[in-house]
Amino acid sequence: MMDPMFQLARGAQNPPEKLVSRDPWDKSEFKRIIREMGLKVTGQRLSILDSLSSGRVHVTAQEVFEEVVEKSPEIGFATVYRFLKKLKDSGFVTEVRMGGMPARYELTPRKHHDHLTCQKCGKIVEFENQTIEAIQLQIAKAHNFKLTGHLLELYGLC
Amino acid sequence: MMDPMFQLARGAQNPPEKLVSRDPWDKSEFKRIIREMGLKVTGQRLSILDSLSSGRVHVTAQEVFEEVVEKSPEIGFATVYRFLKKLKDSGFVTEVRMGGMPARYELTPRKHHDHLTCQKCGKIVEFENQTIEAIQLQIAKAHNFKLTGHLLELYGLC
DNA sequence: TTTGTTGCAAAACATTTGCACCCTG
DNA sequence: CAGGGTGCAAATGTTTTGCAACAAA
Repeated sequence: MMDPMFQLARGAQNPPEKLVSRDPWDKSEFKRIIREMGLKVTGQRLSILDSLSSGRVHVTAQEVFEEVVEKSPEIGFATVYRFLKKLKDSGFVTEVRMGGMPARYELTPRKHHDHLTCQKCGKIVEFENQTIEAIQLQIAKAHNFKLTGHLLELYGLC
Repeated sequence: MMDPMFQLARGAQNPPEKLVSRDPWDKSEFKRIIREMGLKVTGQRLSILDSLSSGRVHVTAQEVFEEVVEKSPEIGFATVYRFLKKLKDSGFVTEVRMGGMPARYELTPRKHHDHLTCQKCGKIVEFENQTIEAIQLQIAKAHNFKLTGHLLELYGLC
């Protein structure tokens, strides 16, 4: 049985500094992006990036896997999970979690935004609100925290 | 392989209407609370409520189980999970998720609040901000959603 | 007595990891 | 050719479920 406090600390450990990329999702830049992350360029990774940059915005690892597996049947989801995690650590991809569902990933948008989700149909609307962002900074400051990130999900019925 | 959209819809299905209780966490009210939920009163459920209303504020199902098992060794975690879910559905308990960690539960506070969490030490600070709440309503309205809930977690370093 | 509840064990899921082989740099 | 990357299968960790025994109303 694992010490829950340890779990908490481990899971919440800070992410490595984010790499900033100018236009990461132009197909021709895939290789550059992978190299920027200090990784080797492989067909699987290119396929994953390809899948991420086309189609649905918020996808699960399974969905990415299923899409990629059609073109290149020789791929396991371990690879998808592994690369997705690296993309997340590098800041190219953002992980969104809702309830206890599988994590969903989206290409990190240039413009930060949060999500409004319909509980019935699953529709996701992105929004952005500078006032909320500003207040968050104030709140963190008031409690002597250095704000590193946040998660704001609104749930409703459309 | 389950259809991800179905998963989404299923996991996000709307919670039953919340029951409002005046002072749910006074020990003498446990039985009333369970009956209010339309359930039978059992020793296990009383123990779980007992555990929830004392000690740490944000606990995992495992932690509740471990605490309860000491006093009444004859309990399985299935029971804890099952009852916790009913408490959540009835609104007596609120589920908080952080990253991919096990869900944490807290007695639904009379006063709504959100969380500011330290990524290093796991410290959780509760805060409340009416302005943010108000803006959320506006945002939902602007997108023609009926707001049913939200999740706001700030991450930082204390 | 009827229906809900329980413990147990097994299943279900999402995610991670060990390892032998393979490929990129 | 060295060190990372890969697929596969097995392990992990959390939560759910089937079921027969059991207890509350």
